[in-house]
Amino acid sequence: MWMEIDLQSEVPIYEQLVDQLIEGIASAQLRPGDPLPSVRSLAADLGINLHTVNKAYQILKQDGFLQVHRKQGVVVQPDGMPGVDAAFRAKLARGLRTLAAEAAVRGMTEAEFAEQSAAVYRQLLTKGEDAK
Amino acid sequence: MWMEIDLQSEVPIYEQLVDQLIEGIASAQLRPGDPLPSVRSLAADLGINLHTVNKAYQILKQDGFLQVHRKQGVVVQPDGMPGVDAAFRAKLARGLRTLAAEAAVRGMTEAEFAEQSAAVYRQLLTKGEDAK
DNA sequence: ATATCTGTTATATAATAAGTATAACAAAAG
DNA sequence: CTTTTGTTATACTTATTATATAACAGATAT
Repeated sequence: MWMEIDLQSEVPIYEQLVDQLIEGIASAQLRPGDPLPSVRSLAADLGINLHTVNKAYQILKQDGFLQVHRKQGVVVQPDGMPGVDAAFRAKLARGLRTLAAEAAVRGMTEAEFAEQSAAVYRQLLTKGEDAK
Repeated sequence: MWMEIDLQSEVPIYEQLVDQLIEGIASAQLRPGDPLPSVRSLAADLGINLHTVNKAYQILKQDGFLQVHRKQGVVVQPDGMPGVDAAFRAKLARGLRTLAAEAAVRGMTEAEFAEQSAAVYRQLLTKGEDAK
């Protein structure tokens, strides 16, 4: 598979998986209805434990990004992705505040910060331009 | 002091301290040269351990946001804040990518995401408008 | 039917991180 | 010379992360 895990990172493996899968959906490398590898095969593929993969799948299922069919395996949500709710607004504001604060202290202007945000968003989408 | 800690939060206490102190500097509630409470008094004030406060101070000292004078205590960096270096650019890009990906999946446009980033930045600075 | 593959659940264990509790040290200030 | 500072060291508890096995129930194909 196209995923990569950094075992030396300070960010937990299951969290790396969650992030990469969401980025995969955002960049259209993963489309609604696309099947995901089974917890066992992906775990074996990455050289990690079954439960670590399962934890990531559970979180994404809980948030509505994935669906689970018995035996069919895990599938990218085909019935519409979850929208921008209050919980996400709070999470987004919290994350942006931390980043914006340090950026401001380091001398980055509001315009620069906003442009950097836009640039990252843009680059994310164009990464999956040639998704099959 | 003006700091507040959420003991029920999933984010470590020392990390909450780091974030809030940086936000304090960004909003000019903390100005260069301003003295910070001693590790013991702040710990007692928040009802936490001395070492938890010290860990936060150490991180901020390491990054150049604080200075330490023996006996004078901890002081907000008076000799110019650290600038935008490669390490911060990477940290910023990483953090923004995670947030942008979920925002995109949830249907937020690039313009909306950028505007939200600007809004958070703006609100951060205006929070300390009446800093003494 | 009967293996096989799926997610799921249940334990148990090890490794690491976070937080606390004490104690002590050296430097600076009163 | 006592006090307060950051700093260092040690020990302990708790929670999180990750792994290791095992087993179960539903779905699929042989």
